[in-house]
Amino acid sequence: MKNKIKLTVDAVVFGYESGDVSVLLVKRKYEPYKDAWALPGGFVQENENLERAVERELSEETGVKINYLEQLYTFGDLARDPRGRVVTVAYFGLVKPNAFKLTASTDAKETEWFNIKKLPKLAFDHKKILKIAIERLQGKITYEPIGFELLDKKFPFSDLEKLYTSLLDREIDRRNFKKKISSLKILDELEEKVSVGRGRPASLFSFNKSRYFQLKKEGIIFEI
Amino acid sequence: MKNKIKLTVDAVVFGYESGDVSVLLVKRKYEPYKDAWALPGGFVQENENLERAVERELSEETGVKINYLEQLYTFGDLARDPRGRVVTVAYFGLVKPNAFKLTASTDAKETEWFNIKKLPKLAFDHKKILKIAIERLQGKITYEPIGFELLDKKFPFSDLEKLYTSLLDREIDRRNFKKKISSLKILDELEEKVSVGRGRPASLFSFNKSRYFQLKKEGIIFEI
DNA sequence: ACAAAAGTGTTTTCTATACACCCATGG
DNA sequence: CCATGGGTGTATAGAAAACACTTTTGT
Repeated sequence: MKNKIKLTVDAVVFGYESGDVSVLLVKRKYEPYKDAWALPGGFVQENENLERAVERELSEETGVKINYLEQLYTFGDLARDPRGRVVTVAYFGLVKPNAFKLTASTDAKETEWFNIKKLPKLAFDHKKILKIAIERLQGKITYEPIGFELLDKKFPFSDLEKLYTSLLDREIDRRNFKKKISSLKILDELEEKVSVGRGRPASLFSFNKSRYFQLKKEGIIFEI
Repeated sequence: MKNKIKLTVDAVVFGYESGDVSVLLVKRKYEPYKDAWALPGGFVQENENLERAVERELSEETGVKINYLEQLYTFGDLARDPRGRVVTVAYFGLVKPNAFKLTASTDAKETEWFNIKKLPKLAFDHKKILKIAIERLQGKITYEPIGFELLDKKFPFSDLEKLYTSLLDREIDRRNFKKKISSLKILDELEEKVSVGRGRPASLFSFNKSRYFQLKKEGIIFEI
C-alpha cells in the first residue's frame, strides 16, 4: 500500500510590543489560497528533523530570529489541505521585540505582524491552529516563565505587567504582582533606569534564566 | 522533490488496577525489532484521520476499548526508525479496569499489560515516548479530572486516593484529599456500598462529568 | 504646578496543611 | 474479640487578595 501522506510544519510566532501581542503571517505567493494570509511553514525535507524544518522555513520566509520554540500540536484532518492529504506539525514560537525587523523573503510576497485581536482571514485551517496557539500561550505564561522570551533582555517591570495584563485579558494588582515575582528571585534589578516620556523613570530588570533553572531543580514553582 | 517521509501513530495506553499503573505493549511480529516489545501503532492510511488511525491500530493489535484519548507529541528524529524516515504522532490513552481483557491480535504475537515501574526493553524510541507519556499523565491528573477515566464507573473513595498516591509517588492525607475533592462537588455519593474482604464497607462514588463541565464553564478549577 | 508613571506595606480572608480517633465488617 | 480498612473535624500557618498614597520626572 502506497503512502501518499505529506508532512509539513507550520509556525505560530508571537511577538510583543507596548501592550500588543502580534503573530507573524505571510501572504501566500502560490495556489492554493494564493494571496491569503497564512502561518509561515512548508514541507519537511527527508534529511531534516521537525525543528530544523521550522527554523528553515522561518528563515526562508520571514528572516525572523526565533527566541523560543516548542511543538504545539499535529493537525491531520482529511480535508485540511486541498492539495491532498497533508498532515502538519504546528510549532509555537516567541521572538524578542528587536526581532520585529522583517526581511525580504523567497517564498512569500509579504510578511507582516498582526495584532492577535485583529486578524485577517487565514488560509487552510490556520485559524484553528492559531486559536489553539493563543490558548497555549495564555495557559503557559501562568506556570512557566516564558513571558520573558517576549521582552527585551532588560525591561522595566511595568512591561512585564502589561504583557500579562494584555495576554490574560484581566487587571493585575501591581503590588501583588511585584510581590509574587520578587518572591521567586528570578529577576535581577539593574542599576540602569529608563524614562519613557513623562513620569518617573523605571528601574530595569533582567530575567536570570540560570537561576530559574537552579531554583526549579530545588522544587520552586513558577506560578502567576 | 519527492517526499519519502512516512507517517505512523503510536498509542501509550494506561490502565490501573489495585495500586498498579500499567501500560499496554505488543510484541513485534516482524522486523525491525522482531520480538521486542513496542507501543501499539502503525502506519496512517490516506483516508483516515489520526485519531481513527490510532483507534484502528489499537483494535487490530489489542482489542482494547479506549476510554480517553488525546494527542501526546510528534516524534520526528531522523534516525528513530531503521526503515527510513518515519515520523510518528504519539497518543495517550486511558482505559477502565474492565477493559483489561485482551483479545488475539492480527499484527502482534502477544499483547500484555506491564507495570510502568517494571518495563521491558522497548523497540524504536518508544522508551522516550513512554517516559514523556508518564510525565504527562502525572502532570495532567493534578489539574484535570482524568484520573476517573482509569477507574470503574462506581468506585470507593479509597481507589481514587490509591490511584493518586501511586501515580504521584507520594503520600496523601486522606482527610485533606477527601475535603478537596468534596469541595469540587464533582462526585456523586451512591447509596450502594462494597465490602472488599475485611474492613468496613465503603460507599461508592461516581464522577459526574456533566456537572464538572458545567462548573468548569463557571470558572471552577480542578486542582489536586 | 500638574500630569504621568513608578514605587512601596499592611490588613484581611482564604486555602493548605498537620494531625488522631471511632466505626463497621469479616474471620 | 481482634484485625482490617473506612470515615470524619479542628486548629494553625501560609498564601492570596484587597486596598491608597508618595516619589520622580517631563512639560
